[in-house]
Amino acid sequence: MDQPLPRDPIADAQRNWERRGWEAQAAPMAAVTAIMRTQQLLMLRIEGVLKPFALTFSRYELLTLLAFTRRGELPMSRASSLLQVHPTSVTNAVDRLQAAGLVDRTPHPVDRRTTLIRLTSDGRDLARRATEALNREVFTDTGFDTDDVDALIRILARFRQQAGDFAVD
Amino acid sequence: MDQPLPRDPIADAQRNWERRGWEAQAAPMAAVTAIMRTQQLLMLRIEGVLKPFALTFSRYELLTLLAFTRRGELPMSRASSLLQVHPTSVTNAVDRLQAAGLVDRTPHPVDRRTTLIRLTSDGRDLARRATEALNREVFTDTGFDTDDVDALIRILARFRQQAGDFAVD
DNA sequence: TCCACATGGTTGGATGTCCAAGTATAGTCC
DNA sequence: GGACTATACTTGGACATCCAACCATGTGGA
Repeated sequence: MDQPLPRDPIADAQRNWERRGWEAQAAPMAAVTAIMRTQQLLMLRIEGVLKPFALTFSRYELLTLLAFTRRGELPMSRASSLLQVHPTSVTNAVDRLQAAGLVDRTPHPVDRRTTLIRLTSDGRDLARRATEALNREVFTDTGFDTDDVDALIRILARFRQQAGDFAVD
Repeated sequence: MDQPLPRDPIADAQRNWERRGWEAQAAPMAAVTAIMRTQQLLMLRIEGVLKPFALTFSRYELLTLLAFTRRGELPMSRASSLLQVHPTSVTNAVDRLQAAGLVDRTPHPVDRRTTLIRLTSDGRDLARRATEALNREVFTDTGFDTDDVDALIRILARFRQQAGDFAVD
């Protein structure tokens, strides 16, 4: 699975699409497929760096989100909408982080429906160390040059906004 | 989970990164996070279109790969390397496609280790109809304009190649 | 005040992905 | 020819994601 192929399989697919008469859709299809594959490659790289910390990317994201809040706590529903994942994914992540002693569940002071996720000191410490590792081992050299990074941020922000991720900035 | 947020959470994260002293890593982090989120959005859109066909994207990819081969058949290992997924993922997909009558498993004529996946006529028909739906409902208007598509293809191809996905073209 | 509807979170189920390990078959080299 | 190594596929396990359904709590209007 990790031997390099002799040719770019996505470029091949694009040519196949064109040959079948989907000229107009071939390039968008290739771009979409490339995003899928790039995401997979980045995820593997990131999870490799996080493995020594016994964290997955989704748990890391939650931990870091908490670390960026003023009090180190957040309602589950708020975490769900900020991370843009299903509430059940948050439940799952919190279960595991809590088992590892990295977060607590606390009742909300006034709304009894709500559960607050609260960073423990171990959690805060691990978030800091994992972030240092990711910055050092992934984000310092992603493989995209400066212009690429700018282009990606711009293009993908517009796409996400148009897809309804967030309102006009 | 699907209400638009008032602001771009990735841009916020980028600002947080900068404020914590990771100026050089903030933009690459944002680009990587944006790729992750974009992949998720595209996947949801695609799976929505494939749902009426009782297909997932990974099964669709396998079906389409077979449809593009001369004889409509391929060793499992070859599918694994072309789709760039783990062999167990191919086993999983083939199990389900076979249960749905869309592919068969055939022994390889000379190498008895190898299993060939072979498209059935139902499988070929479904692949065609699913591709038409995706082209019509997703790839005709992805939300990326022509320049964006070109930029994505170029930037991501370079990244994938550098990551060892395929040899120099 | 009370009922209908909205919101917050969990449980159970289906899928996909990866890794580790195990079995079977091929190929290589002495 | 026989042992060693490589390749092909499967099984079992750990995770993450989504959806549907369910229970508890809040809110708002008649």
